[in-house]
Amino acid sequence: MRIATWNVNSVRARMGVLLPWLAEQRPEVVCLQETKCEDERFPREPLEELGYQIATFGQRTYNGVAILSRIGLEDAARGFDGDGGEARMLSAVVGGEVMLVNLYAINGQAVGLPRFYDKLAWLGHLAQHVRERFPVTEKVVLCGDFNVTFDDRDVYDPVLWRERILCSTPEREALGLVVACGLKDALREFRSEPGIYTWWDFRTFGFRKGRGLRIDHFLMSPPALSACTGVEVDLAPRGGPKPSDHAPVIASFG
DNA sequence: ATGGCCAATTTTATTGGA
Repeated sequence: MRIATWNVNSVRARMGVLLPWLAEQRPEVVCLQETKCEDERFPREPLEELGYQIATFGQRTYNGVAILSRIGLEDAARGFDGDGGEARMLSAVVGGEVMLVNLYAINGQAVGLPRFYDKLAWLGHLAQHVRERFPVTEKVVLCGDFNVTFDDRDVYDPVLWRERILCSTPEREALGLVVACGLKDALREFRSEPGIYTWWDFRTFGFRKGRGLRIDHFLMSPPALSACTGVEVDLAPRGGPKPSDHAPVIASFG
């Protein structure tokens, strides 16, 4: 069983890339972020034709998350106390036992701006919600675009990015509050080397130059991690035509 | 050293992304 997470940067603009990728990879479960459309405008039909049940939590222009599942989709729940009402979190039970939380964290714009403090607060409220609703004695999987790097291994030029947005100490500490619920950065259970990235800037032709950041993550409870056999980034769609600026990340379970 | 692109809407500019 595999769960994929992918910030698609508009689901409607990305269907030409998303549909062939799903047909080829056939992940059982998919978490999408930045769908950027209201639920009524979500392109359900072509995804349902691939066998997916769908839960959406969208809004116009910005944000938006969706869960696709071919192995059952129950108890969908949107948002949490303190999230500011933005469409950035959708949870559900998939496969009858995995408590899945799909997240699109606030970007923050730049260290010190109002949105930066919104981001820190959002991550803090998320941690509180996870503590209240997702017992880590169960199989709990948080995934999505956290918009934070864990450490310098996740940054192509740590000196350039030192204390800048996505890499600052307060952001890493706020992400640490979520991890402290009893979760682990699953990719690092399997891979310790630097240079594994999930996002590359369009503006700097970052992908071509190998200049990326790892900001899309899987955080797992001990029972989920025990079943997990690997976490991989699929670079292929990032290098193809009409890419999102993020690559999909896939967690496999035995 | 700097800037570059992309998507949606407010659409031939602006905003936000990260």
